[in-house]
Amino acid sequence: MDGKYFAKKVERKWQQKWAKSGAFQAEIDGDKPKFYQLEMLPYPSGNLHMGHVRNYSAGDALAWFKRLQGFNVLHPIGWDSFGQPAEDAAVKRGINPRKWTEDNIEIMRGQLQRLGLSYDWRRQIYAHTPEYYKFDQWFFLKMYEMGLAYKRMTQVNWCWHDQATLSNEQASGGLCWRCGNPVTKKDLEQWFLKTTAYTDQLLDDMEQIKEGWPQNVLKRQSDWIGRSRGAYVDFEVRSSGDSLFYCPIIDGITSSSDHGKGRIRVFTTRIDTIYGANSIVLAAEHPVIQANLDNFSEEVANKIAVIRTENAKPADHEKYVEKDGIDTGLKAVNPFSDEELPVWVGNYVMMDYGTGAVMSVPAHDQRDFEFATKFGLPIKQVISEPHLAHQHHAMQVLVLEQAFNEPGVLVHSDYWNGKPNAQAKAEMTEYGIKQRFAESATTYRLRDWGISRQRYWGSPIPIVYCSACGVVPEKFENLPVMLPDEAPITGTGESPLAKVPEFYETHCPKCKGPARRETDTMDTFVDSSWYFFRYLDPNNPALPTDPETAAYWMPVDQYIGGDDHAVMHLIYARFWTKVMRDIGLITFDEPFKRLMTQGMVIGETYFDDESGKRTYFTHDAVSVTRDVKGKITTVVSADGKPLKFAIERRSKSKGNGVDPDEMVEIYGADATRLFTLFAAPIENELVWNEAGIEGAVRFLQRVWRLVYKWKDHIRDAHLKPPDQEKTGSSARDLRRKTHQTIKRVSENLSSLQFNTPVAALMELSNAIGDLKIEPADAGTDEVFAVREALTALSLMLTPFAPHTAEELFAEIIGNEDGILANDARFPEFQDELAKEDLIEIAVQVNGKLRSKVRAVPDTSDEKLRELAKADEKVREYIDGKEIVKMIVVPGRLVNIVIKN
RNA sequence: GCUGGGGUGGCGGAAUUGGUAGACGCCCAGGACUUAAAAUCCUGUGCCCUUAGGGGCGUACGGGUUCGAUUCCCGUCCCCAGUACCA
Repeated sequence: MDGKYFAKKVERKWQQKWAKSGAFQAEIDGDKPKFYQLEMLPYPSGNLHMGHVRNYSAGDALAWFKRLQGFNVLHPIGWDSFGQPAEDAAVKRGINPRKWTEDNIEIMRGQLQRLGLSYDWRRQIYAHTPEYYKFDQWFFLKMYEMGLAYKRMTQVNWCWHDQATLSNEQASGGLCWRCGNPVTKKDLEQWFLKTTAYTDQLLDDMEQIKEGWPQNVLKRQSDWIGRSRGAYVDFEVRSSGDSLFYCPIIDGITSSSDHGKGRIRVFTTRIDTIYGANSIVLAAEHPVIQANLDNFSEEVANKIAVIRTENAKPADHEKYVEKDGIDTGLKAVNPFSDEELPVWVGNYVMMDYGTGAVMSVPAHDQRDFEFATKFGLPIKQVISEPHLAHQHHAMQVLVLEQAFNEPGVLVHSDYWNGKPNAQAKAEMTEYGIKQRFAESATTYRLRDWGISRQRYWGSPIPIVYCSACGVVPEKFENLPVMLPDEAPITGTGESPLAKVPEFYETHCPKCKGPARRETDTMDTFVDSSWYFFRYLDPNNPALPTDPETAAYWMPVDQYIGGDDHAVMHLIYARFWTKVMRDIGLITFDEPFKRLMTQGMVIGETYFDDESGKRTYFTHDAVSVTRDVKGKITTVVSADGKPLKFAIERRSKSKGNGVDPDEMVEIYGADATRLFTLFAAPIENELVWNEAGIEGAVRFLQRVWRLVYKWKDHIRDAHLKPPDQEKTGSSARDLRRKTHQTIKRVSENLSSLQFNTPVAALMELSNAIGDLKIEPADAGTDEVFAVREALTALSLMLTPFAPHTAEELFAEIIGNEDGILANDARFPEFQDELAKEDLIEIAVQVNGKLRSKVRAVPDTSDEKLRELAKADEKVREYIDGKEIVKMIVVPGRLVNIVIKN
């Protein structure tokens, strides 16, 4: 290569060299510590976007860093290649989903390769291949055996017009995304995986990973799982008057009777407030309500019908729903007070949480308060601030303006009066259990995972329905249940596989009689729940992964991905790992030791006002004005036209993405990667600004020129470090900067910071550039210092700009085998060399900076005091004043406190 | 509403977790080189006052603790994210 930096040339050269030597292929090596670096695998949508580039650049930086530190690094990549967009393409453009998917993979693999990411390409996995989905099915059968996979009726979003089930996203706002008609609910038989069997483990095992995971992800997961401890309390129910009512068995615990008596079970976390209950409120879907519809008055029945209809509409998150309900006429008895309470139906009680029945305590629950206020129901306070308790008992009316949720003592609660409510909670639960009308209970928000999809492009669920034997799991030896090459995909109605007789017509694995296959496929989140195990052993025909191999590589040391997967994918993957442990494949609980979530890459998109055409302009092409807060107020195009503008998220679904290929073409892969890491902390959102990337290019060019300037003079690897370096010599100064930089870069990378080490490298290169010596005139000390600095710089640059780093390193040492083949290591700093010879000590007077003095490190406090007091500028402030005290912070500052 | 995270120059962002605020980069301005441009290099760049030396003010806002606060405490305002009648 010559003295001018041609990114493309360098990048192509090293990509070829790496591929040829298999530089990043990893195998088990007991002599080295292992490091498993993982990034979330891409969905093959067709094009890489900048979010991918950011994610993979960060992962690659860590992979290189660890490699250079002597770790045996596994860094794989694969394809999450099942999913709906492939079917959409089939519907819209008549392309076969497999062809569409595989073409996309080809394109995106090329893009990844041009970025020069250091993957072990041999380990690629493809979710849509039988070799992979065979083990989706294998796991399903295992879970079926373990009782973790089951089938039941459930409600799904349903569009009558399109005859299609819709995901929650597709039904947002209560309207079908395709035809705009209102969405209803429909009952459908679906397969579920019992994630709820692991609720406590999913919560409690967070303890094991809390050091390495972002706080907010852990929090979101625990909110999502939503453990809530309380009690079930059974209320005896009667019909008023003569009419009978029916009380069916609920969850096997409520007694049934057609003689006007039964029990309704409520769930409460506040049993201590039970004396304040004014009613029992049931969900409209509650079995007791549904069983008695004929017994209610027309008015009640109508209201229930209205509430049910309203509930069936998907919720609009923004809208506050007015409380509504009606008294059913049924009565329930408070087991503590024997008070008879009305039974209402309320629109704010959800059937799918708790028992679908609540005891309404308006004084201590805001929702109950609103309900009671609206319908004029009594509000009785039973928890009081301790100092007001006597007033409550003196029957003074203390009017509440809202529910009282603070801790306090019980009032108007018979025997329990005066007890602190936390204590009462425990004792009252205990009492209820003894009296057999209560039970300790823990409820969860987390539901079982519905995995059935009425889609073609997914793993077939390996189940057979036989008229003689019923539901029969496919045999392990018959796996995989192959997805047929073609199916009529319409995007509507039931599964396309239900229209392929060659697929569904089969024989019962048990009795060999004619039978029908399950025609639903699995949710694609199944594929991504265990793919990181498959990388370890991608060709194993018998098992998803080999237990010994997994024991070596797992758990993943560092996982990186978008925080949009904080809940779904990361809970499923944790669940799957626990199931694998219970199957006996592995022995640990958690798959990902450390997790880092990177922020979105967003772009600023400006609309051409006249044509209305959505066009992306860079900052160079438009002029942008911002208000004080930094928000864009106006955007004017280069020819002076005001434009409509909007800031949009860069994503695959919108046509405004910055094209990584274009960036690589113009600036090179190294500059693109370096800049995505330098521009902002990895966890922040990044607004893509093209002007900034020029800085990254300039930096790489500067380093390049420095190496070419010096390389012929610093080739001698046997130079000895100067033993006694003169303080203040340029060689000493440069060595200090080099070692300080090594320290900073290593520390920053270890704590997953990418922007600050790049800044440190820029400083080091500036320091080398600032040397006033020409190479020909340099003494041996200087030559040594420059050689050390440039070698360290090129090695430390490897994680951010590997191609350039390889080339420069090769130039410095005079051999082209590459950094890894030369067994080069990330430089290590020497404390002694990083130390300053003279440090600047700030001198403050009454906390205000007045001067600075220089001193050698470890100067005694006494000496520093004297230096500070002797300083001319300081004396202007302290002469003639009484010094009250002096504070010395070693190595930092002296503060002189004077009396004014 | 609740929960979590934030608010630092024109912009992205640094700051050893109480110790010299603004590293590094972008933008911008001036200069050198050049016939010219590009590239490169140099200088300046928080705000205000000052001819200069220098001074004052500054980390959303108002208080507090401290010799000293971007950092800790109290209150207010604003932004972002998650979530939603969770009993």
